[in-house]
Amino acid sequence: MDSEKCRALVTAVELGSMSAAAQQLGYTASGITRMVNALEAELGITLIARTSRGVALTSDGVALEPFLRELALTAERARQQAAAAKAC
Amino acid sequence: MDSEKCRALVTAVELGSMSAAAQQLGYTASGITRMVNALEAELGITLIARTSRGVALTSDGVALEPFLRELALTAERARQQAAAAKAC
DNA sequence: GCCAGTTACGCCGACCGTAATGATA
DNA sequence: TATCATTACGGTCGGCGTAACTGGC
Repeated sequence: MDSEKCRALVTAVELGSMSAAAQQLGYTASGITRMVNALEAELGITLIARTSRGVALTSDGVALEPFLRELALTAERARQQAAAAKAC
Repeated sequence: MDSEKCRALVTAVELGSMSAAAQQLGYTASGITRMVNALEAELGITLIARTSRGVALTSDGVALEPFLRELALTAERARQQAAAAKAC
């Protein structure tokens, strides 16, 4: 499971939009769509409901969102720790 | 950051050997080596010291190991949560 | 028509096993 | 020489942007 995909999903949910998440994370909307699709395929469940006005979590997505957010945060903390270690 | 790479590193450290981790995780030693290399490259620091008798954490590795372990565990928990959601 | 998401296409890079190589005891 | 790690090689798969497409307002 890739932390970047988790970050993509969390950001899309927070902003309510794939496009907005793409802009914020430096991807295209196409890329974000595929990241979320890949995450859903890996887990075997649908995480977000797509509408023409944006995206929202499904009930399954609500249950998993804390784990995915935690995973993205842990990756970020690991990177910061690595940067600190490198500075020493 | 890929949770599978974190699991590879944690397992290699626990078993003290890339080959043993490979056998346990269903990879070849070559694959484990590259996973660990990729993780180190992504973080920009060396995580484990290689000897001909096996592997051991560097001091940087000791500092980061909890994060990588937590990341792998969180991914595992997410998968279990997804499986539970699918069963409902 | 506009805006959001999706998909086809093509390129490039990542991944992994096999097999050969290096290093150490 | 036996064992562990690494690397070159080849095939395959995945990721990403661009551009074309679909659906709802």
